[in-house]
Amino acid sequence: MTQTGDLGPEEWELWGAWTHAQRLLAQEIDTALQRDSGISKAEFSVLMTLWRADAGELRVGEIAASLRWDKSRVSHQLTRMEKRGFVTRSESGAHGRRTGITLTEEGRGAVREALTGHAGTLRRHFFAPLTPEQAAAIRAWSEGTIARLEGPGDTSA
Amino acid sequence: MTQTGDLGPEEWELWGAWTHAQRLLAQEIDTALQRDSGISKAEFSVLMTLWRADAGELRVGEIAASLRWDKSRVSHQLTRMEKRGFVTRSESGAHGRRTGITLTEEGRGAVREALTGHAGTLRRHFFAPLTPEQAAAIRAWSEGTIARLEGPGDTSA
DNA sequence: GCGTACGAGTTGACACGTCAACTTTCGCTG
DNA sequence: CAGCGAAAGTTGACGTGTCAACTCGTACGC
Repeated sequence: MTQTGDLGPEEWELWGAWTHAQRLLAQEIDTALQRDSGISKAEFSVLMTLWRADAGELRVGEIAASLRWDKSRVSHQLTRMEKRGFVTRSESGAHGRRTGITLTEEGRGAVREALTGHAGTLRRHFFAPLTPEQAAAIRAWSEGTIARLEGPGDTSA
Repeated sequence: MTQTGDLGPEEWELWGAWTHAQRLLAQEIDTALQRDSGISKAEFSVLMTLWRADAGELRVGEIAASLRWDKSRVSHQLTRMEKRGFVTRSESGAHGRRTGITLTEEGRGAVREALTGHAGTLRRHFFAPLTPEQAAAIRAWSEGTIARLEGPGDTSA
């Protein structure tokens, strides 16, 4: 393994700028969502997932797979959102186990409320300033990164 | 404000891929750092900052400015790192207030230990797979994003 | 000198995310 | 059918990050 080690100053700078930009953007988007719709990015993601899959209910594992989140992360998030009244864990399995996640009315309202505004925020802060070449580069980089880091563990994709 | 709202499926997909890729990369890097050197990204950042500024000690505000972190975040991080024995808050101010953050021997050791490995990880997972065009695009995007989101609030840069 | 306002730093509460340990359920095999 | 092992889900502990409230010291005006 010929790991070259040491990075040049330019590289450290690029790395720093990149991570800084990511953080700023993520924060801007989260703040806007919180301000406009009173929910967080994480909540939005879960709400959207349940919203799209209008089979009415999903299981934890399905949400996790769809968002590519950890099972445990989903469970914790659902606990918080259940407390907020956005979702319910209903009986759906055979016996007594509570599987089956459903949106409450409040949850449905929250997604509807948030969708347009959030899409607008993304457009304004992410898509609009993106030149076509940048978009292409980012797409290529994202796909490559995903393939590289996730491919080995998940050959299905 | 003509906020266009709704994004097309391609856009949602790009957004999803991008955030997913980011998360995977960040996690990979953090895991590697943890495994190889026993410290986290956050710890590494603070250690590096103190390491570079070998005036021997920095103040919370200086670390915050250098990393572009929140003051409070730095303080919490320092509390954790003080507990781990990496830094000390020494008396440096005039009277009794503890300002002045210093690396302990252990802290110095940890940076030295981590530096090469971390640089190697970044090269392997970030720089190596990056084509020149992608690097250029990412640099441009990062700088633009920072200017757009931070510029208005901080005209100094 | 006295008070007051400001800046620096800390702290507590809380949301988020990861890991490891645990429980429960279900499928499979004998 | 009994048992066993994998899959699904939950939970607790902890590190991380943000926000708001607080403490303290210092500088300034009187």
